[in-house]
This record gives sequence, structure tokens and C-alpha cells, in this order.
Amino acid sequence: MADNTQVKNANGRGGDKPTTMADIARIAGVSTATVSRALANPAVVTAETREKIDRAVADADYRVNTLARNLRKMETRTILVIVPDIANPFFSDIFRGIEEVAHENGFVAVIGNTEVDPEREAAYANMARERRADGLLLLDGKLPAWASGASALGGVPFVMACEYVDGPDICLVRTDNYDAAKLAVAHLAELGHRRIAHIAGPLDRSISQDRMRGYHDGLAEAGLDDDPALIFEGDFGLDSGTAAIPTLMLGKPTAIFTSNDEMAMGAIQGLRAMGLGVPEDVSVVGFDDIRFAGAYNPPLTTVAQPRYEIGRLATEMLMQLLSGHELGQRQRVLNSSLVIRESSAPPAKAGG
Amino acid sequence: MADNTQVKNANGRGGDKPTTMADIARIAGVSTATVSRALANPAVVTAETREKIDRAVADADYRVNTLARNLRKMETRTILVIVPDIANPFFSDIFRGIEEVAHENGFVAVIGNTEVDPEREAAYANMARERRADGLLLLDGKLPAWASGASALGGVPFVMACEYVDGPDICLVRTDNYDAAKLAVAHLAELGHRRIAHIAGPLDRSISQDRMRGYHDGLAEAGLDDDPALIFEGDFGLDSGTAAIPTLMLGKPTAIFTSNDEMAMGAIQGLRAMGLGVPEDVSVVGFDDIRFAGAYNPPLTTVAQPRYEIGRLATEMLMQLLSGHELGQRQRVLNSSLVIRESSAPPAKAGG
DNA sequence: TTACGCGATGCAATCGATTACATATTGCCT
DNA sequence: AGGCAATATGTAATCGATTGCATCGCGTAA
Repeated sequence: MADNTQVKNANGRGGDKPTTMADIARIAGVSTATVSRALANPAVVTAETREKIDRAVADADYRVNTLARNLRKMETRTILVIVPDIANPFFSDIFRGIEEVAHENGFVAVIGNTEVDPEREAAYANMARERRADGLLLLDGKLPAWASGASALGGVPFVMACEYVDGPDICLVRTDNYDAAKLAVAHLAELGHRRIAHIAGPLDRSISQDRMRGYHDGLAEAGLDDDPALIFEGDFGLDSGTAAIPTLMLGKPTAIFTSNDEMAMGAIQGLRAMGLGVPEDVSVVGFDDIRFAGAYNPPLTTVAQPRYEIGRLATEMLMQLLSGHELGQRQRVLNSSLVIRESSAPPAKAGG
Repeated sequence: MADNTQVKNANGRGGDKPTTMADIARIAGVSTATVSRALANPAVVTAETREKIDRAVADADYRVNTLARNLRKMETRTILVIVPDIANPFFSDIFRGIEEVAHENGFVAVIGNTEVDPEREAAYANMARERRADGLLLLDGKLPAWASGASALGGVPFVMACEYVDGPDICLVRTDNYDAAKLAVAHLAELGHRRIAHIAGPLDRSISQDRMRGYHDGLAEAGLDDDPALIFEGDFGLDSGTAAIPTLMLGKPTAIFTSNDEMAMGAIQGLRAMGLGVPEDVSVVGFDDIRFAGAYNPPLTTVAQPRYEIGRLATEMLMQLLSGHELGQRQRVLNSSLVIRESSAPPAKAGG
């Protein structure tokens, strides 16, 4: 019961010294240089030598010490993904795409969860400067003072995804939020809605702004009212969707377009609380098509973004940056599409 | 347009050599040892020296090279969190707890997303052996051949959370799945249900087994039928909940207890598809109380686990292991509670 | 046979921070 | 004044893998 932490084995941290490359070299009767080469590129050594080394490695259960390798090569093969809220399913899907490409390239993806806290954002930004990561993937729009003009942040290559700041040199993968929002509004207008409300995300974020612009222009193109009383600024959280309802319903909308699915669900809760049904009394269209959108009651009409693809593409771009290759395009805009389910329907009393 | 990757600054990767501690030492007119000490523990140097060093550091925008430090100290201050599916909100909440404690201790938490793929599991396990991480946090139950007996995995300290394998030396934080499942069944029995079905998780996972046992014993304690036709093995995914319904409803249950919330939602979809309402026709109780459970329609009755706390506790335990401290307890079992919402109600025709 | 070339291997420097040990400086006590 | 302790700093070894350069040996062509 006293020794509570460790088992001992050839490469353990607990007991005797771990096996090093020098040990393998000694056992195999060659130099460390040969061991290193044999491990990195088996083709450059004799079959005989390779065999001796392989056996020694297996016998001693040797693992390379990444710490030493990293120092020598001055790289970590790690990328840092800065995200505002990992619990948000929107981000976790993107992350899967990121992680996959990273893996394919022998990289590891680390998550830096900022909770939109500037202090933590700064801490993570520093991580890269301190060489704990080779590059950065920013899924977080509020890049505080970082907004330099080029795709390197204090010397650290980075790629932005979804959220962005302007700058021609910035590497960026995003979706056509503006067009998608117009699409959503057009869908509601087509159904016959004339008073369409909007629950926006925080307006200091580029995606919220873009979606808002799409909303306005969508309204204009359909020749509908653009009433300031029909706009509410939420925070992308479920509760803010609910909180929006009492105020918003004063303006008598028959449909609501929300800037993400969580707020859509919140809004539906708020409507339920007022005894209003979706879509019978009010239609709701969300944004993101998160994992639960289709399984919601009613299944959510929403804008689907190619999340996985965003993650993959952004990471591939970063890999290019890191390898010093020329980039084909620095900015990629992916298409979203409207997924029509059951939360949207024609208004109860046919809107003129 | 040609130079597409780098800006140059004092510590950049792009241009000239980055600033090292030796540079700072030269500028400040002291030795690297003094710089190192001044940075690690300002109290041990003269105010004067400290000032010179601070100025040099600020002027040159120096950042410590973590790679070198790691090698010398033979640690990474990184823990690897192995999880089966990061997109699952259950895990992302735990991760927030983990990340927070890690941060408090100057550690970084890396996610290893296995997708229950043995190959990836092995890859991540190796990461630790290769010293890319100081310790492991296993949120994944299917620990393949790893099931050694002690809290070190090939020499790497680890703590398990939620899922577990047996062994007195294993460090573990989990919840009382068995009791909680009994609680859920008791709740349904109290409402008057006599035929209660169960959608289980994969039965090779300890939590699924525990919840299943709780279900059986809960049934027994309430003196209810325990009909094999009322049991379905799902995979924790939404779709498997839906898929369970046609089969399960053959047994005419009036209530369903599911082993997680996703399957509960899936089940509700399946019931809807058959024209059945929840809770009017069938009651549903889930497990986990994920972020969207309360905002679902109907709001889900479910078992709430202290996710954040699980993450914190497990990480604190790991920190103890890493610092070589004695552990107070190696196993902690946290309490879950039943959150009663609207997806459960008395059966339509009073069950006699 | 000599020389050249190439493939395989070894030697030793290197990456940059940390730290044990040595040295130097100051002050204090008797 | 002499000696000891405490404090501040410097010197140099160290962590372990990688890699430029040197070397060795063997085969082949002139």
C-alpha cells in the first residue's frame, strides 16, 4: 500500500532509468547514429544491422524520447486549436476533422478552451510562442490584439476557421454565412411569412454580423418589413434564445430565424412556455445543423455547414503553411445548405 | 505574394534565429544560469540583476523554449485524455473540468479521440510511453490489453473515469451507475408502470453493465416483470435508440429506461414515428442529463451525473500521482441524482 | 592493379534550458 | 581582525536524439 504509483518496466518512469537509444546501440553493437537512422529510415541500413537493432528495440521495449527529438528538430508536431467552447457540438465536430488530418500528418491536435476569457486566450497564444505547438488553428473569432496582418502570430503560423478578421494575408476557411442566412429568410418568406424575427449571436463576432446582414438583405429582397423590434442579440447560448422570446413576441412575428441551433431550441422552449407551438404558431429556423437538430421535436429546419470539411480543410492549409509550401488559395469559402425539417411551415393565417 | 508564411520578429520561426536564453544572458551581462534562476524564481537574484534581465527579456521579446526545458526536466506538463467520442456532450463537459484543473497546475490537457478504434487507442497509449505526456486520463472503458493491475501503464501513471476495469490498485473516479439506474426504474414503478423496457449501451462496457444490473434489480425490488423481450442493446448513438423501438414495442412496454440521453432522444423519435407520444403513451427516462436534455421536447427525465466534478476529481487524482504524493483514496464514487422533467408520467390506463 | 565511387557506419557537435557544484562577495559575530 | 555563514553568481555537465562530416570497405571500371 505504500508504493502507490508505479510499476517498473524497461521504459517505466518508476524504477530504473528508462532505455535510451544509447542502450539500444550498445546492445546491438552499433552507434546511436545507426540506430537513429535505422528507426527513421530502415532502408539505409543493412538488413543484418536492421535486424539486430529491431531485436534490441523489441527486447528492451524501447520507445523514442520525443522530448529529445523535439528539441533537436525544433518542432513539436503539435497544433493548438483555440476554441471558445468545446462543449458546443458545433466545435466538437469541426475538431474531429482537424484531428483526423493532423493524425494523417503525424501531428497531434491540442485543444485550448478559452471560454471567451481573454486571459486564457493569451495563455494559449503564448503556448505557441514557447514552442509547445508548431502552429495554431483559431476557431475563435475574438482574436484580441493578435490581429496582425499576416498568417503568423508572433512568428507562429496560423489558420482561422469560421470566425475571421480581415486581412488579405490571413489564411482562412469559412462558410458563406451571409448567403446562407439569406437562404433561410427566403425559405420563410416563400412559406408566406411576412414578419420574420431574428435572434442574432454576439454582434462583435464576424459570423453573427454576416448572418445578420444576410437576414436584412434577405428581408429586403423578399420585400418584407425590417422592423428593429424583431431583432434580439443573444449569446449563442440556449438560455438567450429563451430569453429573447417575451420581448420578440411583442412584435408579433410569425417566424424566427436564429443565428444558431442552440438558440433555436431555446426559443422553442420560450414559445412553449407562452403556449405557442412550433411550427403551428411560429416557425423557427436555426443555424449549424448540430447533431441534435434532426432529433429535436420538432426536427429543426436549419442551415447545415460542412463542419467536418471545415476542420479538414483548415488543417490541411495549416499543414501546408508548416511545411513551407506555397498555398494555392489563402481563403476558402465553403457552401452551406438549408435542411428543411419540421420546425418551419406556412403561417397559421395565410400571410398576404 | 511569394513570401506566404512568415513575419519576422525577435522570436519568429521565419527569419533569423530565435532569441535564446544565452542571448538574454549576453544582453543583461550575466550567465544563463542566472537568467534561468531569475525567470524561475525571481527572489533568488538581486533586484538589480532581475531588472536587467527583465528588461532584456522584454526588449528581445524572449520566450522560454519549452522543448529544451522539457528535455532537461524530463517532463512535458501535459496529460493525455483518451475519450471515445469528443463530440458527445457528456465527454465535453467532463473535459472542461479536466482542463481547468490541469491549467491550475500548469498542465496542458490533450485530447485523444479514439472513436473506439483499437488502432488509435494504441497510438495514444504510445504517445505517453514516448513521453509526449506525463500521465493519462482514460474516459474510455475498452482499455484493450492495457488492463495491467496498477495505476501505471507501461510506466505511465493513469486515472480512469466513468468506465473502469477491475483492480484494487487502479485509480478511478466514477458514479454510482447501479444505484442511479435503480433510482430511475423506481421512479417509473412509482408512477405506476409495470412493463418497463431498457435500451442498454454496449454491454462490453462497465457502465452499460452496471446500469443494466441496476435495471434488473430495480425491477425485482418493485416486484415487476423482467422480460427479456423488453431489453435492447444499443450503441449509445441516437440512431440505435430509434432502431430499438419497433422491436421493443412488440413487448408492449409503457415506459423505457435508456442508458443515455442520446438513445432516449432517438427512442422518442422512434415513438413519434409510430404515432406514439411521450409521455402520454410511453414514458422515457434517460441517463446523463446532457446539455440539451432539459431543452428537449418533452424535457427529458434523466439521471444527472456530476460531470464537471468527475473531470476535476480525476485530474486532481492524476496530479497527485504525478507529484508522487500518497493518495488518500484510489477510488471515488460520486452520487448521481434523478432529474424529473416531463418525459415521464403515469401510464395512460392506470397499470393495476 | 589502382583509383574512384558509393553504400554503410561511426564520431562528435548540436539543440536550449536546468542545476549541481564551485566560486566570489558581503556581512556579522566574537 | 579572523572566520564563518549566507547570498549571489558563474562554470560546465546534462537531458537523448539527430545529423554533417569523416571514415572504412568493397566493387567495378580503366
